[in-house]
Amino acid sequence: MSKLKTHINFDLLNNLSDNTFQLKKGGYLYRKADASTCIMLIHSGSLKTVYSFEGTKEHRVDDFHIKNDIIGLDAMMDSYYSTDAIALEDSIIKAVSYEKFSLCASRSPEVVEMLDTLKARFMARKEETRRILNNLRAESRMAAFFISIISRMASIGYSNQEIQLKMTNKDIANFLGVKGETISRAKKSLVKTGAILWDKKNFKILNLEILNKIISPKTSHNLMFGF
Amino acid sequence: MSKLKTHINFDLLNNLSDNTFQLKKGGYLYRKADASTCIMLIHSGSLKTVYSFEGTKEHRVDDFHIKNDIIGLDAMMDSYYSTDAIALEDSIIKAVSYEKFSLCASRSPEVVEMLDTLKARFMARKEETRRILNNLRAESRMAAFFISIISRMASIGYSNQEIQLKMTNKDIANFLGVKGETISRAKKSLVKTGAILWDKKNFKILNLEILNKIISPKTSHNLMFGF
DNA sequence: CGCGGCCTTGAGAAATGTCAATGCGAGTGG
DNA sequence: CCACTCGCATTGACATTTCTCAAGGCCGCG
Repeated sequence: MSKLKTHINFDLLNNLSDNTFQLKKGGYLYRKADASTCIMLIHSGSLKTVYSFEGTKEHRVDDFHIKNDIIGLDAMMDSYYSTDAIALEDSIIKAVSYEKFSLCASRSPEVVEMLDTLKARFMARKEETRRILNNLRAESRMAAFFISIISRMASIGYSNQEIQLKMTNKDIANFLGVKGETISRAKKSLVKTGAILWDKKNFKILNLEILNKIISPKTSHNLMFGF
Repeated sequence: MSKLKTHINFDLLNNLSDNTFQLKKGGYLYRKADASTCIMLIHSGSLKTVYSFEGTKEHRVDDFHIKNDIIGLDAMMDSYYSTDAIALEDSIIKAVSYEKFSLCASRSPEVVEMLDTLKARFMARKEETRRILNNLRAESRMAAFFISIISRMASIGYSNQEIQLKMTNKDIANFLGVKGETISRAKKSLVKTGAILWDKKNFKILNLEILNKIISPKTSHNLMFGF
């Protein structure tokens, strides 16, 4: 229950890694109800996790995952995945089996500590997405979503550059709990205010102030984490 | 990373407990940014956790907590609470300091395992609330919320009985991300279908089928956990 | 080159928010 | 114990937002 370490030793994780997956765009890293046997690190590329309901084609985008994200921790609770994980582009995934992990854990406190840090980060991320969803208006959700994604991109070296959104418009809509047409319109509106640049897949934040105002008009509260 | 134990040894927790708080309705168990020094178990009563934004009176109900819930684990990430915890009725809370916890942990694997189970349950709960929020329509959110709360009440012995909702209408509205008036109207509509009984604070589910249909009209998917 | 899926745009329907008036009830002080 | 008060709950009318359905354009892929 120690203070959150924001830094994770990726070199250590990579050294532990005993397996590498190469995924094509649209490929599945794992499927719902698969048994979870390892922790996975996104070495390059990006994925979405999706949970689906029985008996229909209805599904929900649970989250998007980018380089340096750990993926598959949703199995922490019961050792089976609760989502499908699908590559948004060609991606490379490194895996550390739980076996290896516990083997090393017994002689390296650093490994134990890292696992705790990973769990904590996983939870913090869940918390963040929950707060994004809690915004009432579609534009607010979108603004919160963009701040979140840009801030995560920044943490892997894309410091407020123009980035490429690999997911479809529809994926974003689904994630935010609105319809595709609403995203289209909110996008148009946000671009017009000058808050963002968003043409096709290309995206950039131009004016953070405006975005924050849209999220919470009456305050100056700032959702940016380590931008 | 073992299979989720659904059972928690409450006797053990109670024995470890080295402190008891008596809270009056409306009283604070802890406040945002307080340092977290213990794990707390709700012995009786119920609470809400609320997070607030800087500089305004805006706030969001993060979750409701009932008897046998562990509270305060949101400090897991950085050892400070991220919410205010406020009693919805007179409540009794048992606390186990982290000190005591780690003292016992070193000679009892059961204690370590329990802590993991608690964390896992905490996350599962976060996940559940996220999915409740992900329903688009207000009635669907409300239905999902009720199924969730009744199922949690069932797990502490109130098997589909009429229960008392201790939180205000407004709290529910805030939690679900809609306005109070919308709750009033959705309530009226749900009562009229015969799905629920809800008069003043008194609540009961009359027809689970209808509720599930409202959540997901086209499927028979069932959100009930251990009802 | 043509197909299919995604994106955009428009118009009208449905859901939710806003504002205002009123009712109700728990808690307070006399 | 009663009257008062304040905050919560309900209801109606209207504004705003989002959904739905439909049409057309764009783009990547076979």
